[in-house]
Amino acid sequence: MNKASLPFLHTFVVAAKHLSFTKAAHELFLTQGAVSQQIRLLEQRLGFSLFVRYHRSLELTPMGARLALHLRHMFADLDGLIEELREERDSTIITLSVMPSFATRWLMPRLGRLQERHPGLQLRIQANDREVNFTRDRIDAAIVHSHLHSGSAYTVPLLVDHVFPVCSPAFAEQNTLQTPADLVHVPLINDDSEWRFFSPYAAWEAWLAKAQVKGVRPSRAMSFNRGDLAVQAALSGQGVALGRTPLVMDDIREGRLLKPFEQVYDNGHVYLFACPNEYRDREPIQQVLNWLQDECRRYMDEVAQ
Amino acid sequence: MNKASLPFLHTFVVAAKHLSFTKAAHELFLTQGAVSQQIRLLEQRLGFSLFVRYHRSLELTPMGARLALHLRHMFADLDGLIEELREERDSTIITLSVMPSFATRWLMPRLGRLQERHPGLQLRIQANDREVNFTRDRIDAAIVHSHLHSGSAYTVPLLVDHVFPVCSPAFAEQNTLQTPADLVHVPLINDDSEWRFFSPYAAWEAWLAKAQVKGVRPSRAMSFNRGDLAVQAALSGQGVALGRTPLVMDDIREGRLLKPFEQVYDNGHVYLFACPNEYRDREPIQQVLNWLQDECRRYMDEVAQ
DNA sequence: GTTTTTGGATTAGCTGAACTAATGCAAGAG
DNA sequence: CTCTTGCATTAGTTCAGCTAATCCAAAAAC
Repeated sequence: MNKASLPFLHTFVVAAKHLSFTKAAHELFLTQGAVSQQIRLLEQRLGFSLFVRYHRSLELTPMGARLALHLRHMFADLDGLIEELREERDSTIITLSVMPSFATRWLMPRLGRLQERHPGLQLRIQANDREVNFTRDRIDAAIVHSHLHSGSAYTVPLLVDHVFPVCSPAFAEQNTLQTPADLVHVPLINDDSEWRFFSPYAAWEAWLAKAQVKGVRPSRAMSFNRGDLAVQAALSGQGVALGRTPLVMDDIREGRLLKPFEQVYDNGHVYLFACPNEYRDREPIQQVLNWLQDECRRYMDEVAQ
Repeated sequence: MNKASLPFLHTFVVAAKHLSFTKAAHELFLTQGAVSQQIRLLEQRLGFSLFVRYHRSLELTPMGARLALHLRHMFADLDGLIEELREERDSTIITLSVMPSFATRWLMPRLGRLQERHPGLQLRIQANDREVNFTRDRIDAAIVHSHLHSGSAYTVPLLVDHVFPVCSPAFAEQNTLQTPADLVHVPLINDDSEWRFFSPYAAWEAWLAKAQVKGVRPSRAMSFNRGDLAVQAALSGQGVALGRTPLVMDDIREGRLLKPFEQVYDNGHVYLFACPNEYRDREPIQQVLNWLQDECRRYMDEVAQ
């Protein structure tokens, strides 16, 4: 169908509602003749008639009735979507997508200072491991690991991420942990959130390889599907976990966790802030980003010290 | 949203597909400037932007992407429906809705002569007891009982319908059936297709009342939910059924059924031919109607004789 | 580093699609 | 029988949306 006749379809819906061209014309601020002409042209273009004309009354043909019904829903849905999109534009709530472990162990403890700085800002944290997709999901911004698959977006690097074993002080006292080779004797705690199916123990395997430790079979480790749970297990003295800096730094500084070895490896992961290019200049987005950058700077200082 | 911008939405879908105004313009046989203007106006009217403009490339905003997806489906559905309606118009197949019992016992035996008269005519019989609704169902015409609830339609009376007991000759021999009062002693066969829930034995009750017979409890009858099954049961000697003229006349003439009593009551039912006003003049509809009227005339003669 | 190409933005001016206004017609109400 | 009502039709008008031409700036080509 010729898309030029689309407005006629709207006229048709109104005329079908009233079963009167005169009333439809009134509703649409047109003359009766205009409506009559539009319907005639529309019928011509569609190739079938929509109304049966009588003396001074109209009746829908079966085809006309079916089309009218379809169009009524179509227009309602369209109006609904547009309304929704407009509300979204006006919304002051920023939805930030974050990995769950990063959310609980790094973001949460720091959120207080964001509220202090911008009391009016409404931030909604959406913690999940799904691939970020700004088109599909109603997300305004995200913190992601390393790369973003979804099209082009505005990204800002926030942190780099180091990996090393951690355990509780109590656990360290009860077990000999002088060199990485001692890991043979102790329970390992694994986080398989990243390579769950392909190679669940990849994290430990990579670290042990870099530390040139042989003979440790990480597959005997207990395994969690979220990084924060693995840290939690280490905190409660269950064994040795592989910690990522941002997830364990606070606990190390407070003495609840310790690093038994010196070996620390950069695993190439970067935490990025990301948002659709278009949202880049929205004020609340800027506020969140600036705050995140300040927190990262503060955090880097703490790590360095 | 202003319905005047509807054609712009189509332009938008094409532009979103190509992520290029120039290519969209080419597809739509417009100039690049026209597309650019349409999108600008559309964004203005919607109140949010659809594309992020770069150097010489475009990107959809999250809102634009969602709108484009919705519109793509919307247009596809609309085109689909219109195509379907066009095919319907071109169709030479006439779908006739009939009550199942009338279809099997009256219409079927006579259809042969319709094919003889109009070998090219394609008739599809839709036998069901649903209320006829030309708008909702893909029906071109119908044979209905007495009245039509669905809006205005073109109707032509075909037959009137009389009601009286019938049984097989064998059954009549084995049972005394001189007056209606003798019905006390024999199995009754009931057809509850019309008043199933409210009053399943209404047909017998009404007939017995008109015949002024007392003391017969029709509720002991065996009951069928279709009129033709009740007749079938009578044919095979199961008992006495209440026959409607068009359903049993052929069998009576052939001697397979007989009327034990003289009492015949008009129950006010009329069989109507009905079709949407608009279809009234379509040639195949006319052919079917004319044939039906001829058959009815022939049938009336047979009944009278 | 300069030139060319490419693709979107913008503008003035044109044009025809769709509107109005006026009239005709025929059915049904009064 | 007359009046009212509501759709059809037509001639004439108007403005929404088009073209065409120009501008601009990034990126590709040289």
